[in-house]
Amino acid sequence: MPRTDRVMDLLELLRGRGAVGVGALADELGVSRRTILRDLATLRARGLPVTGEAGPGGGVRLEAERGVTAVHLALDEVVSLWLAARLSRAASDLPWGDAARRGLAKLLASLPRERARDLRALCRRVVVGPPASERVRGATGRPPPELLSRFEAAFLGGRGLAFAYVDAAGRRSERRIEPHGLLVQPPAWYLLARDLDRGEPRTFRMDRVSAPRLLAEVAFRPDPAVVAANLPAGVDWQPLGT
Amino acid sequence: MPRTDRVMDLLELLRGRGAVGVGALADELGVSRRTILRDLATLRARGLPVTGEAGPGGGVRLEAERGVTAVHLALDEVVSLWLAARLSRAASDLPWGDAARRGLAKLLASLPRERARDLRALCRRVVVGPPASERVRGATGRPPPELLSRFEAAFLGGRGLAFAYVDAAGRRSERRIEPHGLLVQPPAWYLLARDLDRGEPRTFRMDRVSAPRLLAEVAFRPDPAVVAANLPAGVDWQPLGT
DNA sequence: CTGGACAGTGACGGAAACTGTCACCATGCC
DNA sequence: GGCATGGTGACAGTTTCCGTCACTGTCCAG
Repeated sequence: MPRTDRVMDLLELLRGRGAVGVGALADELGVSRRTILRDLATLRARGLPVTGEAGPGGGVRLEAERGVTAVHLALDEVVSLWLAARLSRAASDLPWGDAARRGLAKLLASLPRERARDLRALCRRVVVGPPASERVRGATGRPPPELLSRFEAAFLGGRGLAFAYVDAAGRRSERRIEPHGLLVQPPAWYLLARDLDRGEPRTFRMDRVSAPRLLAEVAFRPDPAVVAANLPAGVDWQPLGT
Repeated sequence: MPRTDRVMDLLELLRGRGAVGVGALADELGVSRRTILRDLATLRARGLPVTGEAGPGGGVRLEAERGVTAVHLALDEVVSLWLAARLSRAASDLPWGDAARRGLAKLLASLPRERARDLRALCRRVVVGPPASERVRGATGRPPPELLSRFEAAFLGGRGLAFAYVDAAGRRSERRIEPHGLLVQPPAWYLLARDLDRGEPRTFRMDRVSAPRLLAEVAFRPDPAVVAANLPAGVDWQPLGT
């Protein structure tokens, strides 16, 4: 992970957490103790009130911050949490995951109304399948974040999306699509779409997509039927959203 | 200037300023236009709503941060979400649950400082076991909410707890305990405690507890050793909190 | 409908920053 | 004293980063 990302993650970890050991942070971020200390120095240099205490029970902490900073949740974070809650519910057949769902509901309720509405609209078009039985080759488990945010913008704005795609055989092609939904089948994410050039439903594995861009000139209305048409029959697919 | 600092500066510049030209940002930060574009890509990849408009009068801007500001989460909600994130991470061996974990970290970051501290202190005394192999008879999967909040108050305030208990054989008794921790073994939750009358560690299934009340006159210091003493040996128990 | 202003992308080689390791000091608690 | 923890300095190998350049796409004005 690039240093910049790590330092920003570190800041988020420190926010709202009390004293944490440098070693724990190092493990959590997958980097050496020394590096964490350097990162902390960077934050201090920016004027953030990071203090440390030596001795057993010590640790570093972020003192009270001036001002209120809003936390921005990305689409994949919401989807993953939601999914996690459901997984854990399924895992132990009883109403175990209910508390997790309640927590999420509160989370959604705390968002500004528009953002919550958007997220709900998105989640209604997210379909969750059973984890892939075979290991999906090369799937990383997280779709490229900027592709997700493009998808978000395209879906919510009702605009087309264009991107470069490399299929399973390694052939590169340029695609123009209407994005109608997402399929999450751990560890891979798929785009459920209508191919504008071929005029038929298509599924694209998100980690094979690159250079996505909005097609301002293409307008469409998201259609659940396209999502359904992209799903193979006979499998227990479930919609994520309510 | 190191990239990390520049990116954080850039974010601060974008906050509280409307549309700015990439060229202007480049001058301001003493770096090339291309580099600014890369930095913007980094911010987008973190899920920040950075948008750009082409044409004269265009520029990039940070959309109003539509984020979480404050949520009140109950202990079981946090525990469940945390657990869910971990489960889903374990379920599909690779970084799948990372997004969930990040989301959760942000969520915790949005909590008021004291509440977050308390929740962390509590989570450090929550132990997660493997799901019960046999169906636990009558366990509902969620402990009585008012018992949880009493537990919270008692643990954080270092006070004793009294309640009525019905054991597996159906015998009713009145108990006075020091609450030292929780054991979560889906679908059941257990109280890990020291029994004040018997003077030894005891485990109580939470759905068999009723009429809990604080014992203002009993003060104690939460002790990890009592938690450990309540766990059967040879099982893979894991602490929830870090 | 043309030119210009501006966002955004891809590629590449030299330069700079970053990282892990190791040794060591300081501090607080038992 | 012994131990756990935060904090610093130095160094070499490696990774990342950066400016440059060429190009595409979009929007607006004239």
